[in-house]
Order: sequence, then structure tokens, then C-alpha cells
Amino acid sequence: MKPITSEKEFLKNYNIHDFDVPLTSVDMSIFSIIDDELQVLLLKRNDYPAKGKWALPGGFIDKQQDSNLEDTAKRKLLAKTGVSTPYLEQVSTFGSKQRDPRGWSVTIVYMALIAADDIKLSTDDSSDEIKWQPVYQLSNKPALAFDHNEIFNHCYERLKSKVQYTSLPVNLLPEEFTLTELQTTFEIILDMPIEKKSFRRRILDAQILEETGNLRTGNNRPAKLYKANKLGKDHFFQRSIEGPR
Amino acid sequence: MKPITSEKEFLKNYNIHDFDVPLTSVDMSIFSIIDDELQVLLLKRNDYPAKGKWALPGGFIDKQQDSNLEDTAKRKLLAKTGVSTPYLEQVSTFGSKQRDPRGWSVTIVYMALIAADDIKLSTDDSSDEIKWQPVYQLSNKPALAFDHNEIFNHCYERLKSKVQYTSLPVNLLPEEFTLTELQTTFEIILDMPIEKKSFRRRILDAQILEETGNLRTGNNRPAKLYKANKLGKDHFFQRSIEGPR
DNA sequence: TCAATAGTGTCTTTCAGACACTATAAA
DNA sequence: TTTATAGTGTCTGAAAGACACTATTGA
Repeated sequence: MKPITSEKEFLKNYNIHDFDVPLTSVDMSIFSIIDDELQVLLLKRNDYPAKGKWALPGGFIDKQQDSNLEDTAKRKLLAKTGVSTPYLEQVSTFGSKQRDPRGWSVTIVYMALIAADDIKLSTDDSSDEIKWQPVYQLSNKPALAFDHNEIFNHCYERLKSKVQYTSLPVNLLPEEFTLTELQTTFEIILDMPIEKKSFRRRILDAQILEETGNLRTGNNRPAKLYKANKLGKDHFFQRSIEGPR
Repeated sequence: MKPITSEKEFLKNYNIHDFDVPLTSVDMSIFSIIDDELQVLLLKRNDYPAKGKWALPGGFIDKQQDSNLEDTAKRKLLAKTGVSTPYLEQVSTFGSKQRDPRGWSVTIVYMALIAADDIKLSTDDSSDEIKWQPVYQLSNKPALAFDHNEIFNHCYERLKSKVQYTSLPVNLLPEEFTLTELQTTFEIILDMPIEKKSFRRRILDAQILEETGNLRTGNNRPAKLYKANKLGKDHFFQRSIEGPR
């Protein structure tokens, strides 16, 4: 074999199957607030390995369809929930010899935040059951497929941590919402009461919301409706919410 | 072909080469403070693709040697720098069709912080040149191999961001150091002066350091030497350093 | 008018920035 | 005694928590 002297020539002779690469997939924790609870989407696996076990949604990269990792995550999310423009954040990548019985494997993990009213659940042939699971029932109890309990916990910790110093929860609400609804969303995720005045001052001073001019009415004083502006979906505060003293 | 009815049978018939998986690697930004500058380690590529270009250290997962992703990163770091117990943090994963001319590829990116006095640089056959590059010369200027400029920038942003609310810089110093040396390290990374009293109050109140009892002497008042305790390597503050008003 | 929720005024607390001050070494 | 750097005292300011207060609706 003669020596290679150009990049073009190198690539002509290159074959990925000469290399012993790990299996690579994308998995995700899809969060939503349903029945005033933070819930995560689970699928029951229809095939081996881990057949019959509940798992986080995910799957393999489609080298034709997907032009990058986020495409893979978005494609899976759309297939299961019908949501096409989620808040999507890469959380971490898990890779080891033992995490999948098929051998050395790597999974790139995303979390998605979606508003409950956008969701139309559907399954495909990789699973016939799909459900929302309250996160407090998942933190310790039932064993998900592979290392998905660990993966989920990592996502949940990331979410709780970022809710302390960002405005992420606006992504879990419909387009229009009241300040009380937003506060409740924060409180559900942090599992902690927040002082009303502090919360409103913090959010309003950050100028990440704008009034829509509409009101939410009920059997009491109507509340102003707001929507997130550009910044609102991703604002970082200088200080964390501290909680009760 | 008869249907598969057990996990064991499934795994017997499973062959990873039936699947079209992407090429997977690990890359890293190794930071150190050298000559009072934040610098990052670069290697000149000895082989195609991108032969002759400077690149971040990295390489493929060795499915025999490495039992997880961190092992791969640690193995590469040890080979180049001789450092075996770094501060090592997974930053992000880049994956796309175009980022490598060999086709769809994924790289898991780590950043490492190491103390200058621990380092013994060495190359292997994948490169014959290795160097420290000041980060301010890298942020915009010279084109690294593949998407390594983008990868580096991501690491650098992560580092600067975490230095505002953690004690990470202790990992860039030798075991013993003065408060002024620690402050200088923060200032170099943030590229911003920090008020002395605020800094010392913040660090000391967090109880992440302990006095070693030794003193750093010179042509002036000797300074107390400190070392990080368990918390010191990874402490998170409730509030960020804000900088001059 | 009452119940319920929206929304505000204002005090305290915490921790960062500013900056002038004192302390201790070598030359 | 001077110069250089280590280290402190104490004021101001920004933003969070506490909590009592007022506002506005339907029943």
C-alpha cells in the first residue's frame, strides 16, 4: 500500500467500519406540568433489550435524516408528543461499557420543556404504551430500563438547579399566563414556597415579560395576563431564589 | 428466521456492525495558568484528516481499555501532560454530519484544569508538536482543525461563567497558595479586577480553605498560605462576583 | 358585605463593591 | 524610614425575604 499524501486520498480509503466504535443514541427527559404536578414522559419498550420496561424516549441517530444531534432529539420529541418548538437543552452524555447489554454505548441526553396544552401523545412501533409520570414518584422508586433512572435524576437536578437562577419555567406554560401561574410553576418544580412580593419584583424588574392586555377572570379580582418576550425564555438572574429564611 | 423470545437470545443475534453508527470521539480543553496567562494545550496533527493543523487533544474511545467516557478523557490527559488527578468536567457534546470530513461524527467534550507545576508535556505518534496557547490569542484568530475553535470557545465560556459563582480556580493552583495568588487567578480568567476585601470575605466566609500554617515570604509582609478543603475544589456561591460598579 | 385572589408599601437581612486604613516584612 | 505587599474596618448599595396592607372582582 502506497503512502497517503492528500486529505482527499485519505478520505477515499477511509471506512468507518474498520473502527470499533460504540453504539450511539440520544435520550431525553420531556417535562411538563400536568394536574399541577411536574411530570416526565415514559415509554414502555416493545423490543429487546429491556423489553417491557419503562424508559425515557430516545433512539438512534438517523445519519440521513438528522444533520446534527439536536435534529435527532427534535425528531423523537415530535414523533411522541406532536410538539415541534420546545425548549430543548443538552444536559449530559453518558457512555460506558456496561450501561447497555449490547456493549460499549454512548447516549447524548437532552431535556425538553413543553406546555401541556400543546401535547398530542402518540406511539410508534418501538412502543405501544406511553404515559406521564409524576417526578416525585420516580426519584427513588421504580427501575427504568438501562441506566435511565440515573439519567432522569441528572435531568431533574439540572432543571431544579436552573429554575433557581433562570426564567425557564415560562417554557412550561401556554403563551399567556398570570404571574401567580408562573409563581406556582416555580414552586412546583422547586417544591418550596416562594414569597409573592419577592417573586413579582424579581420577574417584573427583569423585563422579560410583557402584558398582553388581556385578563384572566374568575370569582375574584382579575389577573393581568403576560407573555414572555425574547429574553423571557432564557433569562439568567444574577442571584438565586433563596427560599424561606 | 424464528422470532426472538428472550433477551439472551436477542443479544446473541445482535451485531453492532449491522447499524450505521456515527464516529465517536472525546476531545478536551486543558487549561492552565502559565506565565500569568490562561493557556490551553494544543497538538499539531500528524495524520489526515486536517494533517498539520493545530487541534485540541482527544481521540477515540478504546473499548477495551476505557470503561467509561471519563476514562478516555483521563487517559488522553495523562498521555499528554502526565497529570493523573485533574479537575475534569464534561462540557458538551458536538455531533453533526459535517463537522468531520469522514462523515457523521460525535465528540464528547471535557475541560480539565491543572496546576502548572504538575505538568510534564509529552507527545505520542499522533502528533510531534505540542504547545500552550494563551486563550486571548485563540478566541478569534487562528483556525484549529475541524470545529475545534467552536468547541474551545464553548469550554472557555463555561470556564468564565463558572468562575463567577464557584471556587474552580483553586484547581489551577499548586497545593499551597496565598489569597492574593488565588485572587489573581480569578482576575486572569475573568479578565477583570476584583475588589480585594470583597474577594477575601467571600472566600473566607465560605470556609472552603484552611490555613496550612506556612507563610509565603518575600521583600514585604509574609502572606498566609492556604489549601483547599474537600468543598474548596467545587464550592458554589449563592451570588456571582459582580465586578467594578 | 364577604370571600377569594391580585397586587403593593416598606422594613429587615444578606452580601457585594468602595476605599481608606493599619500591619509587617526587607532593604 | 521607606517601599511593598498583606490584611482590616466600615460605609454604601442592590436585591432577596417577611409581612401587613390595599384593590377588585363575583356571589
